[in-house]
Amino acid sequence: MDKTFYVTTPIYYTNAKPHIGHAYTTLVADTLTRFHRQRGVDSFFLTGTDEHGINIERAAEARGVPIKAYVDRIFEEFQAAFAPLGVEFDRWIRTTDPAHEAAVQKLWQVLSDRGYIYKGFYDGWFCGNCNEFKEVPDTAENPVCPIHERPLDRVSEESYFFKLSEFQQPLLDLYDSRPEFVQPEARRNEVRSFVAGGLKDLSVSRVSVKWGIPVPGDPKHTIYVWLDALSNYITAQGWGNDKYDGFDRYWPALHLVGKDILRFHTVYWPSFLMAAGIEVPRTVYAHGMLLSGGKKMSKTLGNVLSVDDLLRFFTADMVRYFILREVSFGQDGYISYEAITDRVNADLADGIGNLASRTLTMVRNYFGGVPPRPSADDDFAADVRERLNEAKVRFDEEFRALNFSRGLEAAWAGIARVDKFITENEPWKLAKDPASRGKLEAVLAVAYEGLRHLVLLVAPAMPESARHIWRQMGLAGDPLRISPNAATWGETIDAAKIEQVSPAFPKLNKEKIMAEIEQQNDAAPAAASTEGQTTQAAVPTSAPTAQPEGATQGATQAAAPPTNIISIDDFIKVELRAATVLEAERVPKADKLLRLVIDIGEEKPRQILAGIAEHYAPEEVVGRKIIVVANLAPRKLRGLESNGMLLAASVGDNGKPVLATFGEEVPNGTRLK
RNA sequence: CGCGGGGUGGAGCAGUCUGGUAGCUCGUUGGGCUCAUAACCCAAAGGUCGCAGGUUCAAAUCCUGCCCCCGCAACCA
Repeated sequence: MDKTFYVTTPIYYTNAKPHIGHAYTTLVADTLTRFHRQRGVDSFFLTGTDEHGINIERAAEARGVPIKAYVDRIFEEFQAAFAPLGVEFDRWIRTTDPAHEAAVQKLWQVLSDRGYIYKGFYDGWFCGNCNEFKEVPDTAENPVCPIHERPLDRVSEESYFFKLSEFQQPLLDLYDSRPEFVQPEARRNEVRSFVAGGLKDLSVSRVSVKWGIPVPGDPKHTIYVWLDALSNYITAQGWGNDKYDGFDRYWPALHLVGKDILRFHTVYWPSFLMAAGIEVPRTVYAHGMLLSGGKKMSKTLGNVLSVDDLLRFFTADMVRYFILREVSFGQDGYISYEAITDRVNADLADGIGNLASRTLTMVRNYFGGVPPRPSADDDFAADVRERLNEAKVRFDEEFRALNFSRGLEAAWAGIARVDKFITENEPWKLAKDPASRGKLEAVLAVAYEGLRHLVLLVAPAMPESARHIWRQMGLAGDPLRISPNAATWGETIDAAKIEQVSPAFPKLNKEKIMAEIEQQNDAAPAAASTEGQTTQAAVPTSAPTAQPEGATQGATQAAAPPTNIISIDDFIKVELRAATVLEAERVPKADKLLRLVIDIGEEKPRQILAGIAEHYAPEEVVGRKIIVVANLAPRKLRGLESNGMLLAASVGDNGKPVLATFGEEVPNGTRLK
């Protein structure tokens, strides 16, 4: 077993409320830390916030707040959000921490000194309005900015590059020689094939970004946010600075990340480290995503669960247990109020909660609350002891392998065994016969002792409830400080009299919860954040920023009073005309696109493209009378030119298009006004 | 041929790497018990393991081909 344990979460980058997706990684890291610490391992749990980058710069600007004040607020919100989940991290690193900033510059210097950084030119498509480069597919001929819908310029910008291309072979060797480096296996294969496909040098500075860490000796360049953000894992342990320490003690770490940021952690990060001569992480484990909203995730539905919402109905331990038990860690899993309720009732209320109730009630009623002690070798309890031992062994194995679901399953097998033991021995009958007093005591001693071990086992996952039950059992000390593996059967314990017994997990009323949620949804429609669920540590500044949707998208439906009134002059600029569809066909390799040839009253038919292919078959629209915006600037889509836009209603949550048309005959080319 | 994940009793999943009685939770049905949070215990019903070939004494598991679903990407002037 390792002497130390160091786990990290991504550092969070967002301007929305922390949702359950963020909390997922954090909860797991917290549980793992508690698990190791309980077993006496010197453990460290790091999390934090990424506070640099163009998007933050803009968000602050949009709100008219100084950037520093803005990131301070985010930082506080995030910290505050995790506390109610029982998360106890050891350090919260901020990338605006001067110690981190200085250390990142030092890392840069090391990379530069070792010859892995050179100056060159970054060629890319640039939007003048955004003032940033956009990621554009190679096939696009005349790309436009997704935000401003203006053509992008081909711009060459001075930039520093990291020699990522030199690390193709070292990375492949790393994956092959240390299969545990990337987990689960499916992710390892994914990354491996990506790297095997070749690596290009990586642009690691931007002149267009100001809010970040300046390149040493060339301050008009700002260090690439990912290089900045990833470094937190070592700077927070004092690499390159004196503010923190622990690097020698804890590094290398176990990085828990969402599968969406796999590449950054398994390609870029180890390359940076190898280049700098620093040991690479122990393991990068990419977990799945939590999907919410009934059966299928829909980003447009605003169905993302916030931590606040969940905690209105469930305790932190319930949420923790559900996530660990229900979801296979490496895979995507569904989360819903209904599923949590079912799981909590079955496993917590009826399971461990009920076992505690029945055991403690009997101890109180039959023995005045003084817990009887078992002998270490009762024959009639041998099987129980054995099963509980098995549970412990399996639990440990599975948790170490990050198979939390199976680990908990093992613990619950132990609970079922004790339940069965009680039923088989019928202590309530023994209690009626004074002659069976000795047997009764022995039976309850086994039940109580079994419960004690099980509570210890379950404590890292449900710290608060474990302590609650522990106290009710009259036990001294903190269950999170006592290793289940060190606890022996029948050992002398420090136990007080059991006073009152109250359920650790009251049974949840599913109907009531569902009704309340209905109500809540009706009361506050669509206003909820629709942020996608990413657990990104940062967003590369070159990526298209689809940010603004979060705040506005859901609200568009809600028949709000018009805020953007236009004049008749504006409207008259729009040239709407009647037309007839002459031909229609699907555009190859495009799911949504239909190519239409229409008669709009001109000499020659026009070609337009419309995104309706998912709902209209080509033959369905041929011959139909439609309404077209005739004076829209032409645009190429998938290599085909579109000269106009057809009008359609956008119906329902998924925006199903319904073509606009006329109730009476109208000649082609007729203007609408 | 863009990338990836998946198809196992009514629902949700494990098992597939390392072939050998198909397992778990919920649900359903019947029974037991009454200490406990209408809980717990026992039993039963229910599965062509997407389809078709192949390898093998033996295939959910290995090989080949195909079908379907879901993400991502692309794409809605």
